[in-house]
Amino acid sequence: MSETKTPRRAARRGSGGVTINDVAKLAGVSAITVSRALNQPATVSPLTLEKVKGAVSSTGYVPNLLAGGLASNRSRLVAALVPTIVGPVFVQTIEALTGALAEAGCQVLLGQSGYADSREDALIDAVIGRRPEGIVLTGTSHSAESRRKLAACGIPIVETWDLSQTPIDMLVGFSHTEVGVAMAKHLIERGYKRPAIVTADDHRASLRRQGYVDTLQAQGIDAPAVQVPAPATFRDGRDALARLLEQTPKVDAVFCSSDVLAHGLITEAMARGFKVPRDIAVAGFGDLAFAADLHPALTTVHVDGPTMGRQAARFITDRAAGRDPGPKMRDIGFSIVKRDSA
Amino acid sequence: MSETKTPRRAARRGSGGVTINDVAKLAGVSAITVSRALNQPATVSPLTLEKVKGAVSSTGYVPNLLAGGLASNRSRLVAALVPTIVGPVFVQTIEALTGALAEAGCQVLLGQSGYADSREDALIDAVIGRRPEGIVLTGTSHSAESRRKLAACGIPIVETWDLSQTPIDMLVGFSHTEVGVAMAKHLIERGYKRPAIVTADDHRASLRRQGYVDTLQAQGIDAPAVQVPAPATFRDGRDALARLLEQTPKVDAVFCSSDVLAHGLITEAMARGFKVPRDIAVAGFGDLAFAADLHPALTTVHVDGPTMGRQAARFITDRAAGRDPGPKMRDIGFSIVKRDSA
DNA sequence: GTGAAAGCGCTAACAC
DNA sequence: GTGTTAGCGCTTTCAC
Repeated sequence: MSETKTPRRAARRGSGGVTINDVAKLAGVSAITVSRALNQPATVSPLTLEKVKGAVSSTGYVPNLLAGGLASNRSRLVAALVPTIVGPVFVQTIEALTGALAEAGCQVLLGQSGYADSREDALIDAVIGRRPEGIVLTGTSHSAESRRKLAACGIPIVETWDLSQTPIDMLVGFSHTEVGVAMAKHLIERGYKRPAIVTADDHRASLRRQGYVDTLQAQGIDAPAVQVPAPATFRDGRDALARLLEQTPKVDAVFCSSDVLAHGLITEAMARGFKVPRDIAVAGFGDLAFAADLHPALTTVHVDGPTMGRQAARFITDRAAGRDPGPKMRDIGFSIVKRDSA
Repeated sequence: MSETKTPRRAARRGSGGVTINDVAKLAGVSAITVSRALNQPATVSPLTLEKVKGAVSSTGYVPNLLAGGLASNRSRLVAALVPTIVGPVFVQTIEALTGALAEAGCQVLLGQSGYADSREDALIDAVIGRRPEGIVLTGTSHSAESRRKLAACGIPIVETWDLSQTPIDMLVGFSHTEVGVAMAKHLIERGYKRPAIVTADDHRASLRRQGYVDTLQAQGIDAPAVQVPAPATFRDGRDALARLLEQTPKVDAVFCSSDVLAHGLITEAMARGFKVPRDIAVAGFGDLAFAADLHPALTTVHVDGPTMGRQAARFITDRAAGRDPGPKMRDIGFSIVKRDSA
């Protein structure tokens, strides 16, 4: 009523929250000084620093990282794409990655790609849109479209959990084929005559199966193989043994593509009155927390997930800092953990 | 050399990537038209739409969500804070949340707070800085500082997995105390005389223990209780039974604060030659995927994680759209799944 | 050590 | 249906 021609756009936009200008005004300094006090405290005088800190805490100011990221071209975000967070396999890698990046002031944006390529494609756009400072991928098998986009976007990429002749950018992993080979040799050494294999139908599990089957083939053994849909569950393990025994009753050892699967298999074996490993030996993959404590303790393949996470973080922080990261590819290997079940 | 006083700041900033202006130029339209073609395709003419699409795909343009979020005050990001991604307990909630929000065009930023309040505090600032459109918390127990910040930041907050007399904002969960009460009643009904309890030392597990112990107390039963550090592992379950039997050899039933714990307990019991449930009954909590397939099948408490995730998403999208979300609190209850182990 | 000006890439508001 | 203008909140650049 009493207002006279207030500019119509006075209250047009803005989040309504506290901004760096509010803090600056209260502290009696300029916005840029507040920015410096927060990001490079060493470059402002102690007195100024104190005034700014006071203003920050009394206003409850929390810097807008969207604005900061836009202006500085540093989003402080690293994206990690995993097939699924349900499985306990990748979580150690993610945890280590998250921890290492937190020290560098970065947060991890976790994306679930599912085991289907199509979903990964959609995710990748959403992820690139956030302008992360790095993208960590699980596996080296991606659609051509994904590879093209990732290579073109200029963001440091780290593939993990596998090796590749043609990495997109950087890589830390190990050879799944060699895992299969090593387990086949182990079981032969132990004297098993009719080893089989149960795998989830994902790419890396298939590589392990191939190494396993080929190695046995070379010894004249034709290993029966059963597949279950990824992600493989405990139930799948129980069912898989049932199917396996139907088609090949005399199996004396089974290499499973995950510890969970192996656990299901053991449970089914025991439910049928078998003794493990006397009647049937079982080996897993992953060396999850429970593997050592199963009864019998599970023979499995140990993979150092945290090291992959830390190396991925290193690759990215080195690149961001302009440091020479050294070799862009790292094979961290694996080890067979010989316990009671095989 | 031949340059004459080129403005020194010519190549000053910028990501060097494709921007909306590059696309606009190529398509022969203005930037805002490109923006509309991408965000509200219905508002531009079919011809324009096609030109823009062509320019987008030929340049490989991916919109910068940092810039878009800053300008529109819509980050298209929702933060979810869980104690840990290691445990399989919350993942279904997160998956459902992620799925429901993806439909609304939002991504989920997952934060691991750990079971310690201090870590949650630090995370909260980092999260608020991204200006998410909602924050989903696990549990209702937060430090005073966290509560203050969350309440003050103006972002819709959803607490999950518990009830509260004093929610910060919105809430979807169930009563852990009632879970303890219900399980105590169930075991009494089944005729168990010396029920015990093994819990992780986190807040919600303690509530369940309290309901359980109090209910038994009222029946004149003094239930032995063993605690293990959170997050409880399979190994903890095995050890817990050992400790329990040391202090109270005659226990005939154990309620565990998680299925994983229960599984460890059963394994230890079997390793000691006990029959479950004949010699000792075991009940879990969570109804994880493997619970039904254990041998014996695990009696446990079923909680609808996905529904909590979907409800949390609804709360947030309703609020964002300015819709009336109805009641701000929702108790989704739980159910005891009676199987073989108890 | 501090500040003024400019602009990151996008979209809200308004005009045509 | 499309364009112009003016910011969103921050940091870079340059000047003092």
